[in-house]
Amino acid sequence: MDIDRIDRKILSILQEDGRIANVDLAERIGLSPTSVGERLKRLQREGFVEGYGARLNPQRLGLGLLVFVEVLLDKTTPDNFERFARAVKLAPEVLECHMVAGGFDYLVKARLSDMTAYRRFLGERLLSMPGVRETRTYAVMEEIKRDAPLPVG
Amino acid sequence: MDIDRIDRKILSILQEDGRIANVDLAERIGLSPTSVGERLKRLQREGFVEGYGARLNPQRLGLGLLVFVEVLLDKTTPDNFERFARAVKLAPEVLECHMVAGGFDYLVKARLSDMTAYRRFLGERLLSMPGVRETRTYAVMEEIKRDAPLPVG
DNA sequence: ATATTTGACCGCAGATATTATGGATATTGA
DNA sequence: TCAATATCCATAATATCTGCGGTCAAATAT
Repeated sequence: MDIDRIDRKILSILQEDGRIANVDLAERIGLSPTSVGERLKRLQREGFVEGYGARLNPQRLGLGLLVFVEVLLDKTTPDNFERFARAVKLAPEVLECHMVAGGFDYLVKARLSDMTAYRRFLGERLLSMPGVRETRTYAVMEEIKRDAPLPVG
Repeated sequence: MDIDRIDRKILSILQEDGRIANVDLAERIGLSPTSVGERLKRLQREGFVEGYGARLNPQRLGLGLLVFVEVLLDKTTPDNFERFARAVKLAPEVLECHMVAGGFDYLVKARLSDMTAYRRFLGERLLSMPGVRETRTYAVMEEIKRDAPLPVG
């Protein structure tokens, strides 16, 4: 149920290189491929590993603009939150959305091709959603750190 | 050099399941494994795919608290930005950090085990960094959308 | 018109990797 | 002590990847 030093090392390596062959992983760990395979299967079964994904280059795909948008909702009707959440999940430009405690209600992270696309996104997606009262956008000028691995060590 | 419908489908599938066997990927695409393998190799060579990674469950790893921190720097000395960037890259709790245009300088995303760890992080990491003048923290109460795939379609 | 080049695709076979099985060893708790 | 459980390993069968040769069609040159 719990997780030892070896498990953490497995997770750490897999986070960096999710496609490493089990043989090579075992080599780096210092155990046999069979053992490492069994450990990994357990880690997956117990929910530590949710899946695997390719890391794509956003620039290369024409998604050069990263923005964060703070969103404030009307609190008059309580189901606004529900509806906002549902709409956000359907918007492909939105990579993340979190409900936060503090000066606003939601923080949205979105990737777009350029400012034109952003204007369209803001107008046609965000502001057109019912209950949205105010937004503040912060455009990213430089990505200092991007999608770092979770600290499992 | 450019990228057609089939390439996009490959990227889309790999984003969701980065460990899919080439045979199965080819099956879903409707081409032979060899062709798909060649395409994928090209996509990697040309920088569309940067790598692969396991998706871990933060809760399961005891990282239940997600926070966003807005950071303002002293603009008196220009190398503060350099130093801040360097320090942030070394902090394992920081998953993302972006320099933004707008009301503050940096937006930091960090995962921690709990509020105690957050207090330590804020005090010993962020505020102790030279040039940091002000921070505003927003604790995430609910993750509506987390690490959605890039819209390649 | 015809030859040639180019690019995308495919099948096959040797090399490589995964996985299921059985068994050895060590640790734990009754 | 003795059984039960964990972890690990070697082996073998099963599946997968990959390099190579070859086909085909479209574009280009002669």
